[in-house]
Amino acid sequence: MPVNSFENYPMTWKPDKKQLASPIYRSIASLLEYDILNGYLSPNTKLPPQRELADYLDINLSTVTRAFKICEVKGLIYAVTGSGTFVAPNVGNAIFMADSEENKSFIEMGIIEPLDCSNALVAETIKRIVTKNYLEKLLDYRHPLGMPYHRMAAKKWMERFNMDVSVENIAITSGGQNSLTLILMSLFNPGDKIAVDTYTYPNFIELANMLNIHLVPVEGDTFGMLPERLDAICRANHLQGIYLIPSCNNPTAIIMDMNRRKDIAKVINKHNLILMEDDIFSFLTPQGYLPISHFVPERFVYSLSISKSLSSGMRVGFLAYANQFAEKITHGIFNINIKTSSLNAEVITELINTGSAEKIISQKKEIAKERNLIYQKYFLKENSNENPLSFFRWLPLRQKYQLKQFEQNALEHGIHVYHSHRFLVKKDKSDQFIRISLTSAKDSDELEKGLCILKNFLLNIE
Amino acid sequence: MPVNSFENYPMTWKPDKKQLASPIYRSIASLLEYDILNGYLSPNTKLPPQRELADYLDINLSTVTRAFKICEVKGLIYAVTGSGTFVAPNVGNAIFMADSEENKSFIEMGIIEPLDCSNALVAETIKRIVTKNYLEKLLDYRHPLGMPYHRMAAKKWMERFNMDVSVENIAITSGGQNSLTLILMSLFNPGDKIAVDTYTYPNFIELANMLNIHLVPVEGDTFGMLPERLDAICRANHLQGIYLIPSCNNPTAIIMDMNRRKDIAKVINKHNLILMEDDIFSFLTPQGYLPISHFVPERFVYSLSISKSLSSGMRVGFLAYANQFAEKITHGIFNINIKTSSLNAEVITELINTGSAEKIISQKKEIAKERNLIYQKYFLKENSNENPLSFFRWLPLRQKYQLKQFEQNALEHGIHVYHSHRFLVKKDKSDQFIRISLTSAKDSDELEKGLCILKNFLLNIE
DNA sequence: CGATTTGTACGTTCACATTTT
DNA sequence: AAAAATGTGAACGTACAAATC
Repeated sequence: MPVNSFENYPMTWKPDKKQLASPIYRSIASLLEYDILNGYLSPNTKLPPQRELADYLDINLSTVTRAFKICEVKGLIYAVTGSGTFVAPNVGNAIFMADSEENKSFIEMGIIEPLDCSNALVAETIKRIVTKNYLEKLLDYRHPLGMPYHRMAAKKWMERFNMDVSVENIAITSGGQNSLTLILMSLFNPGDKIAVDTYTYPNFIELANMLNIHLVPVEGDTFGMLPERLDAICRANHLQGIYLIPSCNNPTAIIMDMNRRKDIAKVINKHNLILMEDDIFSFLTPQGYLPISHFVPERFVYSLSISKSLSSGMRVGFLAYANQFAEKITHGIFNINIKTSSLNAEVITELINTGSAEKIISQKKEIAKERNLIYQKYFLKENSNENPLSFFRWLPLRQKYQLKQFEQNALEHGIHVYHSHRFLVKKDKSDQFIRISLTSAKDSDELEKGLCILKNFLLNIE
Repeated sequence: MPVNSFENYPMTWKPDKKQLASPIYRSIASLLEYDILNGYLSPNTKLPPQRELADYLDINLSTVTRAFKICEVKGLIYAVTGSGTFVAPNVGNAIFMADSEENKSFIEMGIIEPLDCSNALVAETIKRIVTKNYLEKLLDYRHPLGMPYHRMAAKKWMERFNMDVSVENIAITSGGQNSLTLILMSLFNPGDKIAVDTYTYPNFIELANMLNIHLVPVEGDTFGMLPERLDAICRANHLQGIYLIPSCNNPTAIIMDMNRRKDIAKVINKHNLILMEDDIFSFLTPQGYLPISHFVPERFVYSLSISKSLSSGMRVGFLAYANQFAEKITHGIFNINIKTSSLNAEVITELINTGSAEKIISQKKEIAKERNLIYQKYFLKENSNENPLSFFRWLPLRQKYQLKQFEQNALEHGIHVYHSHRFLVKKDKSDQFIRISLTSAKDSDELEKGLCILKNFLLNIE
């Protein structure tokens, strides 16, 4: 029996009943979308409970649920059982480089640049390659997974980081981000669920959103993700996969130690998850760590990006995977890219085979060390498991702020930093931090200046 | 009231009732998946009607529908209203190059290779570039959409094909296939529907499948897709987009004439569709054609691949789009690729700016002309709207065959060709054809030999 | 800590569109 | 051309789980 006395109920959003046409749930969804996109509903507004709306519109509860689901998938709203449904805070937290910021008016400590000091060496290598007589062989579109010679180099480079895998299980991709796209598209379906650290790489979050793959945050301690929590969530949720950056989690900078790696691997095996191990920062990790993939040989996908370590501009990445995924990934490569240019793969191969690669990473580690020392002049490192050579640091805030407001405020003081909300799957009232990039300032002096501004800025507002 | 007398009903698939646990629909889906993947159900087997299965299992009809939906999304089965549900024929019709086929034992007339005669010119260009003093500038990861200079070259190249668009509405991608991925991921959501020609590019079909985007085939005549049919389907279906290759539809080789382009554009505007215009073969089209995008300036995405026209190995593509899509596409590029290597874009830019590009396409057109003449010695061209310089031809079969069987049979005779079923969204009893690639045989002699084998082969089996 | 609020998941009913007979 | 077979999509009712008070 409908109760038609809701005219006085304080509903934050009242769709126009007259505008409801069949299918009702779609009507509701588009009215809601319209009102959000046109600013009639501001971010974080709490929408009426689904039951109230259903009563008010004189329709069934699940019809409202469905309508809300559409908007949630589009990222317009988010819902929390028990508390309600809310208009999403301004969408798009992915971190990306503006198209033209040649002359920045601020010190960059947001984006993590790769210390492109190596470009001179890369340029030399390119010059050397074009003199080779097989140059034309690099220009056709055979070998979608990469030329055997390039895959051998990839194998060699992986071994350097204790990842042992056969050439048949390696593919060349167009960079780390491209590897992630490839993995998500090839091995997962819309609606699948993947476990991630509470704070994780925002571009992975956004990529998953685009593909309608749901991320489930799992709490961690100072060693990284907690195996018991992962296990509990798996028992309740039917997850398909897990994404980890164990060599230096972005943004927390935690290195996962061997014990934790083994414990996580056990849970992965127990629940048949697909492990996506992003080892982009392995070149900053001390010797002696084995990848988690090592312990789940039947169900791993291992991405070794070279954008941070060797060359960001070449857009080449290495991907290794368990046998069972070979066919799907081959297919995926073909559908997404056809292939990665062999010319680019050749450049990286040459770097690896001539030893230039080693030179580049030791240079970068040197600079990273220096910049971390500078950081410690201003702020304490709170967790001893953080990677000492990390390209970024993770600083707890003592108060709560709004993401945009905080970042904007910092920018007005001349520094660009990222607030921890960007790294959350669901924006909630978790502890707040900022991620401070150490590698994007032009030099040590600029970094020092930036950190100084930051320190004062925090003192003033706290 | 359940009728429990189905023990004798000839059901092709009987799931074990005892194995059904809650959620029922998931149980059914996984049992079905298991039986298909393990070969207990062979391709094209007709499954019991959903109603029968529901009765047999003593559950509701829609529970079965939902279970089947899961398997359909995964590509394991397909359903046709009125006729039933069937186990999908062996999945994966996308056309792709085996990883190592250096020494083929057959004549290649399946894959469409790009006539890589241009590679010498490209190699020269690369050698020239590495001597430039701005080489290092090409190695960083600024300019996700492409450096301004490269986007200018893209604009110039688009103008060459009568596509007029501002530099702000152009991005550099990692090739045509990558552009398609980008468009589908950035502008569409899982579950969206896109109109395509009855016979269309198989890699687009498979890409859409991966992203769970539904393709709706629209009939055409000798001029290409029929505007009335498109209009009718839009009125019944709520489509979000349309994908067309008007300069030389793959596989039918039809050029859409100006009248048809305008009529299709009207329908696109009427129903607010997003037009995806794939102009990969524009370099083979006579002067005087305007892209369909020209007539839908608010809702087009225009992909100009250079893989077939200039260089397949560089993996560079150009993408233009209406204002409203700029933000989403920028985001998409960042999520999928971060960017395309500027080195590669520079090579293509140099080709365009020095006039080498013109030289390459006139060379290719010359060869295409010659090979089409050879083709006409063996087979008639049936439709006068087919592109006379097409890299492939479309030959009607007089009888019906099974895709795999036909192709395998041809292969045993020493020729590789593709059967029309690969180009269908839903495999049905449409008219059958084969697509014959003219550009992949090593030279004219080999092509002639291949066509000769084909002619005899068809005579023998028909 | 237990009751209440609120969102989620699943199975059901029914009207309808398309294909086949 | 009408009837039967068959899949699809919308809306509904109920049980449950998580968050809050």
